[in-house]
Amino acid sequence: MTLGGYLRTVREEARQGDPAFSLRRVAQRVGVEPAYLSKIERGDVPPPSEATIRRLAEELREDPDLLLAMAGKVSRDLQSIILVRPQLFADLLRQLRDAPDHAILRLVREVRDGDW
Amino acid sequence: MTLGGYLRTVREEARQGDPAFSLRRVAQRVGVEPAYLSKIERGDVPPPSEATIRRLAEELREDPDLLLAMAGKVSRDLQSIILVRPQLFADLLRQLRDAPDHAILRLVREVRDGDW
DNA sequence: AGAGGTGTAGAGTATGTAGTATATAGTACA
DNA sequence: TGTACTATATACTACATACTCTACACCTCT
Repeated sequence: MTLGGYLRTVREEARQGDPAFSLRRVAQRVGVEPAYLSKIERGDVPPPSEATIRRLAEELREDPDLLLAMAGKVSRDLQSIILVRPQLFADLLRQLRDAPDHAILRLVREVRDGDW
Repeated sequence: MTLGGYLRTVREEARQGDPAFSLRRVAQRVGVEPAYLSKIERGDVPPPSEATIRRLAEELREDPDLLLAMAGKVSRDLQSIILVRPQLFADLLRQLRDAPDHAILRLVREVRDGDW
């Protein structure tokens, strides 16, 4: 799924119950020109900036990390985490590249209940 | 440490034993203009592209992930890994932000000897 | 002294990013 | 029928990124 197509379906869906989710009104709340949002939704332009994607996510109650991923971007805050210990996290991520979802999920839990 | 300063000290050091590590000759092997490398080393310009940093790392036998981090960049291949499962990795990284080094290292080992 | 090496200053350029502005065209409805 | 909304096409702009090109000044060896 592309970011644009996804945004359009989500917005159109929200619009069924609330006319405040027209392209123009969402664009206004998000702080961009309607013409620009139109192009984003149709994939007529490359994905917008991280900041704009975040505002769209908030407006449409979607997960920012997911929308950013559709745009091919990794959240800047995640990057900061990596940048503090680049080699350590590089190793970890490369190890986990082919791991199954449940293995990663297990790690998340393990760390949450961490006993280091 | 800034990327530029680090590159300069590493290169100057290498040069003690080998005149092939003059700024001009390294620049030529790396494929950039000497003037540009000079500016990089003195921090006169923002850090170069990921590709150029990688070639510098190879030329100077340094860890690309470390040099990229000094440049404030996360390797594109690590980003791709995250982008496949953005929410899962977002959770994991945020959990690990304040974890001590040895905890992460333990995870790396644990996953390497993985028994999922 | 001049030939070949060193690094650096200053200006210029090509491409990409992230949008705005304006005009146009369709639809609903009172 | 007009006005009020809807979306979209086209053109343009500002700024950042990632460099190159040319010229210069210094050192040092023969």
